Order: sequence, then structure tokens, then C-alpha cells
Amino acid sequence: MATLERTPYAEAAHELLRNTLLDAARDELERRGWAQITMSDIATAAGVSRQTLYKEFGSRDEFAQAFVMREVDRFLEAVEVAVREHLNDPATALSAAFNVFLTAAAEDPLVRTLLTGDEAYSLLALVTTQGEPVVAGATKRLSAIILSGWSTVNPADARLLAECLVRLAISYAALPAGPTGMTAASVTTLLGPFIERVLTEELESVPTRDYP
Amino acid sequence: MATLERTPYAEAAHELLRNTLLDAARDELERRGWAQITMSDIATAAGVSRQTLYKEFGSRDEFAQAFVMREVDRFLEAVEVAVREHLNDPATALSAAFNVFLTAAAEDPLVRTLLTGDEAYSLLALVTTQGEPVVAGATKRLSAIILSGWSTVNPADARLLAECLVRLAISYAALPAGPTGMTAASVTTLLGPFIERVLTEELESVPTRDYP
DNA sequence: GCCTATATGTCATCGTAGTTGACAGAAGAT
DNA sequence: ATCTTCTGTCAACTACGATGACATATAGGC
Repeated sequence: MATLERTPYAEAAHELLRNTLLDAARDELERRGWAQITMSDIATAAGVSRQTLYKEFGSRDEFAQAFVMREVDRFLEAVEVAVREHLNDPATALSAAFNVFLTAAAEDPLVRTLLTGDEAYSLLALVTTQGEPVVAGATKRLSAIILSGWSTVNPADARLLAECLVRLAISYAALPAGPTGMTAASVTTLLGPFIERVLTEELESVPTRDYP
Repeated sequence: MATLERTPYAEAAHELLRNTLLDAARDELERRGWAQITMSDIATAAGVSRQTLYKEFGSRDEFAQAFVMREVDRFLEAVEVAVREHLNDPATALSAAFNVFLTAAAEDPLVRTLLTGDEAYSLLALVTTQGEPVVAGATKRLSAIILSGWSTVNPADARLLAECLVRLAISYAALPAGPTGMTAASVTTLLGPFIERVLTEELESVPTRDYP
């Protein structure tokens, strides 16, 4: 592997700014609900002016979007690790990944406060009614994970599977059902056959067309 | 453990700037010798102007100082880990720590190019003839490690031991002697008795006085 | 209902970190 | 001796972030 190229300072600093703000919000969220947190609080906690916060993320809603998106990304990293540990057995990989996600979501203080608070609107809406960006982003990322693990899979099939899983995951995170082991296993039972077929098809059956 | 407080953005960005520059220098050093690297090269590699580099570290020499100091710190982190693994057996801890240092130094591409190059002057001088800051810094850090591991040790004794070890380490890094296992063992043999005594003394014999 | 917080979003102004181009002096190469 | 290249320093410019003020909206107290 070649020497990985250095991130120029300016770019790294910009990333740092965003992350500092997002992290600050996460900290605050572990104490109070989203509704109780002002933009001022976040900016101050990050050691930055309110104006800078607005310049970086246009509005409170956009900030919430970005925040949720990053949290989702965090989860997907855990999922990716789980998948990589079962590259030889796709069904187990699926089960493991889903399980990892569900247990992580169940334990994550952020998700818990998000769901227990009387604020079913606001942040929760960002992964449901207004959840298009999140679903799209997570789907893209997850299908990339799938394709990188099993390169013979048809991209369209990967995308389909990914979106289905993302939507199921959000649903189960929002409304858990029984012990997590059960639901993960159920999903595997449900989707196992599809996976089997997709892996043996070798790029011939489904036309590689993005659907709108 | 309490929620660890967030580093304000401004401070983090400043650290980032320094680290980006120092890292850039490290990268360059793995290809060419210190003498072949210009301040321009470093600034450019870090994605920053030459002026900023000068504003951050006054001069080429000061930059070299800071660079070496940070490398030393890196080594001390490895040493600290080794020490923590043998808190119950000081002699073994000493041996392990010294061994870790020597093997790390032997493998580190930076140290190797530093010593093999025809540039015995320049960077090398910073840990020998002009090495006062490095020795002082490393001694302070190492004695802190010792004190944190064995709190009954007299601070003055810790400092004495630390400085002795630092100087020995630098010497052996600059001029290795035989297989590393040997020298680490030798050091233990040499200093074991001192350590035994220091640990049983319980703060009574040596006056806690800093010597000039 | 009205009135007063308080929060959001936007503005103009200011300070400062980092950029750019230029320069004198030192050191090396030809 | 001259030409080049690097160091170290300067002043001028730019852009990011800080500050304080403002209009608007939303919530709570009366």
C-alpha cells in the first residue's frame, strides 16, 4: 500500500470544525432533549460563535439533518465491521450485521433519549417522514459495503437489498420488537433466499438499471 | 469517569496545524535526509504557506527541536504501555520498557535514516550535543510515568532514574550494541538493585530536593 | 386575549490567522 | 566570481470566525 496522502490543513481544519460542532451537540443530547438545546448552546459548547455555526450548517433543521446523517454513518461503520467478519457466509453476515445494528441502537444513549423523549417530532422525523436523505445516504453506503464484500452481486440487487435493510433497521430502531436476536434472525430468514439467488445469479438476470 | 470535556475548536485547530506540519516533515524524512528537505517542502506538503510555518515554529532549528521532541514523545507512549503491563514487577517493567524502546528505535524508519545518513550533524545533534531540551522533556515525562506506577517512590529518586535511563536510551539508539535483549537485560542488572532499594525506602532516605 | 421571554435567522463590522509576493543575506554549485 | 537556492523577515491582502445588533417568530405568564 502506498504512503497515504496527507490531508491538507485547510480541509482538515474544516472537518474539525464540523465534527467539533456535531460532537458538542451529541454531548448536549445526552443530558437534555433536542428541543431544550439551543443553537447558542451548541456553538458555545464547541467553543465557536453562533454565527459560525449558522455559516457552516444553514439552519437548525439542516444541522439536525447533518447530525443524524453522521450518527447513521457511525452505525454503518459498526455494521461494516460485522459484515467483514463473515465474508464467507452471507446469511450469517446479514444476521450479524443486523444484530450489531440493533444492539448498538438499543444501547446508544442518543437513540434512547431520542425515542423516549416526548419529542417524537423534531429529530425522529428526520429518519422517518423527512428521512429521504438519511435513507438515501445509508442505502448508498450499505450497498457499497455489500458490493465491496461480494463483488459478483449485481449493483441493482445490492441497492435493493440495502434499501430494504435500511428501512427495516430504522423501523426496528424506532419500534423494537422482542429480543434483538429474534428480529435479526427473522430478517435473515426473510431475505436469505433472495441473497442465495443473487449470489448465484452472477450478473445475468436483473438489468442494471437505477429505478427513480 | 466524568464526561471528558470538549476541546474548543480554536485550540484543536491550532494543534491540528502543528501536527499537520510535523507529520508532513515525517513523511518527507522517510524519503530524503533532513538536509535535503526545505522549509518550503514541509509547508507545501502540509498544505500551508511557508510564512505560516515560520510563524508557528520560529526557525528551521526550532522546528527540528519540536519535531524531535514529538518523536521522543511517541516513543515514551510505547514505553508507558510496556511499564503498565508490569506494575507488579519493577525489574521486569524496566527491562520490558527498555526493550520496547530499543526495538522500536531499531525499526523506526525515521531513526534509521537519521543515523545512516551522512548527516551526523543537524538532526542527530538535537538529541546529543544540543539535546538538553529533549533530555529534560523525556526525563520529566518518564519520571511521571514511574511515579504514577509506583507512588511510594521518592520523586528525586524517580527523576534520577529517569534521567539515567533517558541518557542510556539515547546512547543505545545512537550506537546500538549487540542484540537488543542483551542491553535491556544489562540495564536491568545494573539498575535493579537501585530500584529495589528505592521501592523499599518509602520516602525516607533521600531528601526531596531538585538539583540544579 | 395580550405581553414579555427567549430562540431563530440575518446583517454589518471588526480582529486575526493564514496567503502572497517581495526582499536581503548566507551558503553551495558551476 | 557569479548564479542559484534556501533562510528569515516584511507589508499588503484575503478569508474565516467573533461580536453585537436587529427583525421575526414562538412559547409562557398574566
